[in-house]
This record gives sequence, structure tokens and C-alpha cells, in this order.
Amino acid sequence: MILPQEFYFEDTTKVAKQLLGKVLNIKTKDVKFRARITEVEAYLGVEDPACHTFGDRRTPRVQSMYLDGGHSYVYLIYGMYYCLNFVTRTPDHPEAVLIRAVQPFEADAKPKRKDLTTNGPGKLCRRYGITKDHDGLRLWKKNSLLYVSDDDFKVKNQDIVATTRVGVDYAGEAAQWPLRFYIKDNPYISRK
DNA sequence: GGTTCGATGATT
DNA sequence: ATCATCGAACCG
Repeated sequence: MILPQEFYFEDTTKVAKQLLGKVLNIKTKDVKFRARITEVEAYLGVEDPACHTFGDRRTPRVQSMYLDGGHSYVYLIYGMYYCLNFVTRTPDHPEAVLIRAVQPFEADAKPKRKDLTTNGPGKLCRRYGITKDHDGLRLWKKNSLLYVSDDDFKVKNQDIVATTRVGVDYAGEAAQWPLRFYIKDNPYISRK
């Protein structure tokens, strides 16, 4: 089933963990992809120095983060890679979950073994053609280019690994916050 | 208008 | 450890 918008209104850390194992549905020109979310990071808004909305910053880039929970937020990083996020909570709490890695479904995974093209936030966007065009989309709508659904796959709390976020050394104390989550023993995880 | 920097990834 | 690559953010 498709996840309702309310799913994204909850506490961002909680939403991040609950997103593990959920299914990302991507529509391109004529192809559809499905992939299971295996790694995420939570970004806690105005009080999180690592978050783009830290200090209630309202630049054009982060507009989508001030939409209601359940919208996508896509930005360009290092001039080369896009990163996909799901906005959480409400406009007065501009927070989000970064999708860091996914596991392609069998039909998509041409290589027999591990597909090395979806285990990183930049890589998965490149793999599925996710660009600025995918910014601000409604993730709870089935006709959206991007939407998120549920199936019978369950991730036990016990199988969630929590650790520090990647690439946020500049954020001081916040660099140590355990806001990166991934599925234990899953091969589709980004570096480190 | 100029400068700095980055929620990355590939390579050495 | 280094670099590719460039839009944003920041400064003034």
C-alpha cells in the first residue's frame, strides 16, 4: 500500500527508521523502477547545524523543506550529484530524511550479484534519473513521479543500525548525533 | 560581483 | 589524500 501523507508528520528520527524497508517507486519517461530503502539519515531542521534549514534559513534551494511532510526535496551537491530527501513534519519544523541507499528489486537488478549503482545518495539519483524535476513532489500520490509504498517486508528494530551521519564534520557537535540508520547486514549500504 | 564551500563518488 | 565540477550561499 502507498504510505499516507500522515506517515511523514511524525518525529523525523522515527520516520527515518520506519522508512527502512519501504519501497521507493520511480517513474521515468517509459520505465518504472522499484527499490527497497536500505539506508537513511535524519536532518532535524532549525536546530541541526548539519541541516540545510539550520537557523530557519529560507533560501530558494530549500523551499521544498518548508512544505508539509510527505513532499520530496531534491538538491544538487558538489555540482554533480543530486540527493533525494523526504520532507517530514510541518512547515514550522522544516526537517527531512535523506535517502542514502536502496536495494533494486530483482526485475531491475540485471547483474546477478550486488548492484553497485544504488548504494549512495548521489549514485541512486543518477541510477534512476532523479533530478531537480523530482523536487517538491507529493510522495503519497500514486500518480506522482515518485511515491513510497509498503509491502509485507518488515524490518525489526533489532535489525536497525544507528550511527553518525556521513559528510557533516563541519557541523560540530551535531556530527556525533546518531541519525544515520541502515538495515543490518544488508549489502546495499553506502561507504564507511 | 567575487569568493568559498559542499548531506558525493571515483581514483591514487 | 586528492580531485572533479558548479550551483548556492555568503559577503559586502
